[in-house]
Amino acid sequence: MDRYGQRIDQQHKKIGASCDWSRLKFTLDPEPSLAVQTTFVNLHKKGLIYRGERIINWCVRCATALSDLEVDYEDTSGTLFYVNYRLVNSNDHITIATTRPETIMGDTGVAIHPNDQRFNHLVGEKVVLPIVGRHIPIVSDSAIKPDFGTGVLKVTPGHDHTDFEIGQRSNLPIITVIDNNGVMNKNAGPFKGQDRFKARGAVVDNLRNQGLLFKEESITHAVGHCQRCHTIVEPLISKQWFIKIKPLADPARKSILSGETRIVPEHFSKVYDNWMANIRDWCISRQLWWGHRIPVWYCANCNSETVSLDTVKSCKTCGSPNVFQDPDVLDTWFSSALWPHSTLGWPNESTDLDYFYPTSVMVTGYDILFFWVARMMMLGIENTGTPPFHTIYLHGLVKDADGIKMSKTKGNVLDPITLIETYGTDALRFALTTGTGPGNDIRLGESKLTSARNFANKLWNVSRFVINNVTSYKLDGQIKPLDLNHREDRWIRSKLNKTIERVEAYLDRFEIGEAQREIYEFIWSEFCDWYVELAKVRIRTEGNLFSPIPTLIYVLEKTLRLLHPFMPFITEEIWQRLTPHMPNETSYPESIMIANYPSHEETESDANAEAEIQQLITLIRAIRNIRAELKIEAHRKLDILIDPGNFRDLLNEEAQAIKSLANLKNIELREDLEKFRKDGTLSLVAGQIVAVIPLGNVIDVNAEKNRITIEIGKTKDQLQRINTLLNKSEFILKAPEKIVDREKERAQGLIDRLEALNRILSQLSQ
RNA sequence: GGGCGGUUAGCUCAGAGGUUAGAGCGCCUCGUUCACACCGAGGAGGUCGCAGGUUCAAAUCCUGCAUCGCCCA
Repeated sequence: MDRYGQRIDQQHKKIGASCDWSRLKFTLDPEPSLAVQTTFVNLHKKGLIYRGERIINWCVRCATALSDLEVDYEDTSGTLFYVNYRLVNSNDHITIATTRPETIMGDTGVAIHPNDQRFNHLVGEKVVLPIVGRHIPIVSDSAIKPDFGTGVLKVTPGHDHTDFEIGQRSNLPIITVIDNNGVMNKNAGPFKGQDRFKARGAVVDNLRNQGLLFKEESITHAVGHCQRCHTIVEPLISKQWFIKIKPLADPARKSILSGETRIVPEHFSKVYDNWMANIRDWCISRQLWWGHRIPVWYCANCNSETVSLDTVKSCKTCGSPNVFQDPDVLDTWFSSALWPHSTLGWPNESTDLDYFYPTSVMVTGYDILFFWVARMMMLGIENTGTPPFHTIYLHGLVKDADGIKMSKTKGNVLDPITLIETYGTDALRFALTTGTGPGNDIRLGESKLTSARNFANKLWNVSRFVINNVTSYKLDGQIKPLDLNHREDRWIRSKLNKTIERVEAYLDRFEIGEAQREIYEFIWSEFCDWYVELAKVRIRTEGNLFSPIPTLIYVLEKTLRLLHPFMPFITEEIWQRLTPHMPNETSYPESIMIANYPSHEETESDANAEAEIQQLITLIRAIRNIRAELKIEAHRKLDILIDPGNFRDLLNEEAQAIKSLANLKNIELREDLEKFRKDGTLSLVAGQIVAVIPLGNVIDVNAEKNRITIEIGKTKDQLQRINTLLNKSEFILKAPEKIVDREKERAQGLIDRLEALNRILSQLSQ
């Protein structure tokens, strides 16, 4: 056990779980053990733990009781046998249907639904039980489904949960015919000593020979299997310890209903409530060799029992030293249920308990909701008066690339350690949180892992670029991060600020995948693709007054902190190399783990810079697009004539950037573009900027007129769609002002564009 | 039988009343420019499962149906 425990700890460490390892606890350590014993004794004192003969799920292979949750129901094909039971007081008979004829010898009644017109006149009569000849009563019970089989159920309280309950209601005796090993016992008469499944065939043969077998029918029904060994579970009467669950479940249920504790995603609240409302008493004793011993001692002399926190040396009733402890152990979920408070020192008073309890967010897979979360809620409230956490975050299960649940038998298990060795921890973590919302399963496959690894590689390389530039320009310690006069710098800081704002919002809602995607997009599509490319131009320009380097490191440093929870190792590694170069007046903690998480600040936002750079990007893209469309060779640099309109400063100051990123030789700003529209030139409208590109004989006037006409058509279509909307009085009247304004703005943009395109067309036609 | 989800691009999934519905992978064209080919530039690809309804406006809300999956009995 220790070995498995350590292996799990190692996996946690390897995947970067940020835990306080000094508080590592094991369930059998003295403190959690004391909590277990104390809880048992307290609940017993309150009458909420009792020992009783009840029907339980028994695994004949593991030789232990199982809780309802440890039984997996699987649809299995079987046979429904129809058997005639003779009535005692007439020559007539009644036909029952059963999938388990081997339990006939344990029948103590026959039941029908009280409203079933066909049979309810027979209630109170008796039938003769085949094989053993016992006379058993016909009772009525509303648990019977009239449309299943014949509508008549044989009642075997000793080997079926429903039958047990029917038996309790009608006071039927209990007869056990199968023993703990799954073998028929002496009550099974002629079948004694046979295995339960062999006996089934033998019983059927016997009935057939007597002419009592009316018919057989194939059926698919749910059969319970032992979760750990897959053996078919045998419901058996057994003396076990139980928790009377209702008094614990009610407050735990209320806590979710009232919103005191919140489940994310919300729809699991209904699942939880449904389960809590229908919960049955919890069988907590197990006949296993490992676990917390039940703190109860029996006296061999007077048979009395002593429940005690301390080891009992003599019987409290008769004083006899001849006492022995209950040999059973407790269900492991019993001690797990106490985890949030037992690990903090409960039942003793402790500063840890005061400080950390109740805890905040419970993070686990939705398959653990009943096993663990529900039980932590019940026993947390019972022992401390307070639910153990305010939020339960349920994530999905990791499936393989085909969406199949991983299992050893299917051989589709991906070992995290192997994946870490192949792709790296950060890539694995990133892949696991890519593209998934709370509670949704995640498919883990090669493509996701590869793309995560590529992202890590991208980040590593861009960081290398930034750090190399800082060192080669000998800027260490001299950088003043507030020296931000360049619009590119203001732009990227504004974009980063927006990213942070969105990440904050997503994380508040536990939308981890979405938060991650925002950061990914910022780093790759904004920082790398545009800011760094623009920065390169400035770095290479001699005597540039405004170096981008302070902003490069400022933005990278902040972005690393933003990304750190998702990719802890690579961000730490880069951060350690970056921070020594930061401005002297700033100071950072020794690890990014304990550095502040970024939060958005209104002062970082710059709408003007955003609009200007957006226009710049639109222009560069339009030029690149034309180049690709016309298949202009990569090395051929073009010239461009631009009508600057309101963007003269932008175009002047960014001329070098435009040339570099759009692969241009010369940019000329002039307002008389119409003079240049002729054979061999191409016009474009990019945002609010109009330009002309001379291309020589690649293109003629007709082709160009054609191209512009198509553009006009597209623009008109879009404009028309918006105009229909704006012309509807109901829209203007009922839609929010913000939406109406936005549509008007869009329409104006399209009108401007249309006007520009029309002017170009008419000039081409002159 | 009861309950809860899913159905959106070739694949895996985001989007949960308001621009022309997005991303990753895959696909097509081009690229050996000094962070990165684990890369860069450009592009193709969707009547948002079906049918009704509510609304100025629906992938998004409501009802029904189909279909796949999960949980509980």
